[in-house]
Amino acid sequence: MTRSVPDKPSLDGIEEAIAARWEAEGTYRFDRTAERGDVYAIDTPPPTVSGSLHVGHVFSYTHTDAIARYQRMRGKAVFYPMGWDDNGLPTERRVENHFGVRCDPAVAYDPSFVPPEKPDDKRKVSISRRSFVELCERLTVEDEKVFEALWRRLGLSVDWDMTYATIGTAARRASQRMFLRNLARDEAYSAEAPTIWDVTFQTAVAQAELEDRERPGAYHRFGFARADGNGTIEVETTRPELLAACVALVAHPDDGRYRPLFGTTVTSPLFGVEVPVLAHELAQPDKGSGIAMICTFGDTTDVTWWRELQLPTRSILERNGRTKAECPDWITSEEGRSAYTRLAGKSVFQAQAAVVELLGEQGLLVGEPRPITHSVKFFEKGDRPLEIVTSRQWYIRNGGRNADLRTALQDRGGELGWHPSFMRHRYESWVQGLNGDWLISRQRYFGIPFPVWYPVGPDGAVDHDSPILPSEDELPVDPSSDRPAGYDEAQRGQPGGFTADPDVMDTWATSSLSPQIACGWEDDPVLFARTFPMDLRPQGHDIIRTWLFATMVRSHFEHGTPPWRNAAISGWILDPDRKKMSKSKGNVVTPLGLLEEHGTDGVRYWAANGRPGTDTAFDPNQMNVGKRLARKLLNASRFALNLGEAPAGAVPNDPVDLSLLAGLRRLVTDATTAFDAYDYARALERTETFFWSFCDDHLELVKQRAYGDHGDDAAASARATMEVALSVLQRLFAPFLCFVTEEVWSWWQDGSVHRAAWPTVAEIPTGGDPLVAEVAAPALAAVRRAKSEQKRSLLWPAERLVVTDDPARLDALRQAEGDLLAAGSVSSIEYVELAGDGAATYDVTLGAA
RNA sequence: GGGCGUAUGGCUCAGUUGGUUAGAGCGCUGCCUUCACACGGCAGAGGUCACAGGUUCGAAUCCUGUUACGCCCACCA
Repeated sequence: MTRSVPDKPSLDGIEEAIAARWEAEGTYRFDRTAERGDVYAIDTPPPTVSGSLHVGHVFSYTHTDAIARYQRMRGKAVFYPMGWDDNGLPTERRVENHFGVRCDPAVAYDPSFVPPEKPDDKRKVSISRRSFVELCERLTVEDEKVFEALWRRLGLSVDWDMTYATIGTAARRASQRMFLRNLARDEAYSAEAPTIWDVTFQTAVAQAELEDRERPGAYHRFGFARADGNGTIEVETTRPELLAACVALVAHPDDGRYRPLFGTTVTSPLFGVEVPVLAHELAQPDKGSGIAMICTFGDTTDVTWWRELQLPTRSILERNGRTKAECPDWITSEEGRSAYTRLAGKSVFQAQAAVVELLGEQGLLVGEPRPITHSVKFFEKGDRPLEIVTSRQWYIRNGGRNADLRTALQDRGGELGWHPSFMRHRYESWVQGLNGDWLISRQRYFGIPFPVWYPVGPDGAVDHDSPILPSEDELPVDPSSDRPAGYDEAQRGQPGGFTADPDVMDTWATSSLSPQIACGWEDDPVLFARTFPMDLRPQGHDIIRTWLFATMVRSHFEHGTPPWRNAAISGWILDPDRKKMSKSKGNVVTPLGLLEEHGTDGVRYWAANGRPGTDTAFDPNQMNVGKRLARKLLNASRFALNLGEAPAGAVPNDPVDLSLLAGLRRLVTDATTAFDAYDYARALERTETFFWSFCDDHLELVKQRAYGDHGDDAAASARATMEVALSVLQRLFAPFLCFVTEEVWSWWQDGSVHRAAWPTVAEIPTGGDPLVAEVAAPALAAVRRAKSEQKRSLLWPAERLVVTDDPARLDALRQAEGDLLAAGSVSSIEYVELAGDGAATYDVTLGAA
């Protein structure tokens, strides 16, 4: 092909034109005819579209893209789809705020509904579930366009014909189908049980979504009256508001203070409820007064005690986080029922104040409440402490209640290649610490509904034990609008009829099927056979316990294999204070602004320097370094290509040229080895180091010869060498600097560099001695130093260069003599053998003025 | 309480099975308009490799312990 090098090449605005070319030419289209062995399949994380993309996304998605580009150049058909995680709570919240609405399932559907012109946060409009879901769908479509535009700007080499949404039809069908299969195999079940509950969102949440937060609290000390009349047993509690829900006191079996009382009863203050004193290993003698007040339920330990000691359930908290308006029937005394009216219908906070006040009034509080700071469980997306309520929920078994399954899932983790390998520990400690099955139902609206109906008995009672299920070919279904086979719509909610399961699946219950959704499980058997199990799951370490583990669980049950062969775990972006960057800290920079300011290649360079699994500092400076590197590649390519093509058949034969190529061979081996080990950062670093030396040392050394100053043969060797080196370097940089490499490649090669073959040592001439380049560089530097120290231009002539070095190095240097003299404007060179050990020395005599 | 990771010049980081005077970039200082690049080039200064022991001819690298920071898991009356 004829060369076409621009006179004044520039990086400005190259992204748009090149991205358009990729799209037009289908550069990243997946080849569906490729067999499994030739496919590299990536389970791309579907970003939450209701959020905004931040620097962290740019960071980790660039890592994946570099790997995708490497595999593509290695000849793989890269299966690199993009998903949008649009279902679930984050979208609901965004829709509520964006439109000023609130979903109320009791409101009838109004087809003519139009959202308010200006959302009023204080007065949200209550709308039907269907209208609400329609608004969710409308907004996510817009969000997804914005996301795709940014991903394209970042140069992600995904096949944009292969996108999926976690609320989309394929995802709904896959989620429901997998659920039905889990149910059929008894891997899923529903149960009425104590459930961790968020009172703000009024939904159950899963263990994996909990986080601890330090909160102020206080120990309140008060006594329970002993049955034998001998005074009281004092407890200390941070949750006095739950006194009315007390079902027992528990102490350690070996605790001598309480041992005589085990099996007796005590009576609660204020409410006069008689509860047993029991023994349990979990009780800690050194905590509080050494005896715990068990309520249903104050925390998860209460649940353990309640279950293992078979205690009754006495719940006083409603699902909205308020105490029951009516006095519970287990409080029978007049004083107790009267006391309860003081806290009835109050929030937890108000109820606590009321109980403390009551205790104070009656002089029952021992001492003052003692302030402490303790960690409290929160829903990771919530801002009020979690409560525990009893409710019917769907679960998927995950080993939390079965040691064999837990072991099996832990072993599955061992089958994965973890990059970096230490991330395996995160997985293992999570699996080992599981203490319950995976709660997948959510009492929300914008999610995938459970494909389940229940018969309603003649008495109007719902029979949860005999669910009515659709067949797989009916999926997806919405049980709230579709009816089960054999029933009329008129029978919905009627005695003798049916009713829909009202819940939706948690978003992880869908995103845990991303391999199945993306690979066309059951819907496209050919594609599935060619892509599953996938090669790579890239993701952040913060969601190993959720996304990674959940995906493993689903694949283990259905396919008996891990869903992928490798997991590449990326680190976080830290702001300059070494804190995790997050929106709430107000330190997030918009990705588009960065791409515009530093160029996509500059930003990608910074990202690709973040080693796998390592947290990386946000550093615009590095982005500028990347931009400089891109610009250097542009200019060096221009220089080398403008020298003119090497004549046909020209081969490198100059020792300096061959020496460079020897180094290049080593580089190709290093970069390839690094990429195969998922260490893209090392591949980049090695390539970059070599490239700068190529520019600063090699190009400077051979420049005169390449111009033809030493004859045509010598020039041909120089030019042929540059062509090899340039071709290899452009390809080695392609996974990282995807735009500038495409630009410079287009000046002299056909097709996209991203479809070119990854360089191999086989294409690089052999026979060079690396030592030649190694000794030439410091000799040239010595000449430059002399000129710099004497404040002369580098063009200033040097009369004489005396090199003292050992014989082998002198021999190597002699082979570079011609280039060295020309590059340094040196008239003569003397070689002196070094006597004994020591470092080489260079003595430079500059010419007179 | 258990576990994982990190600690190298002002800053961000390399340092692959232990091997000669510890590297790079940024920043800083000085010089050079040089015919690919001044959105550049050349050069310079700058480090007790967190600390204490140990193994070894030799340790930033291996072992033991300590400290600091970050994170994961468990516990939280």
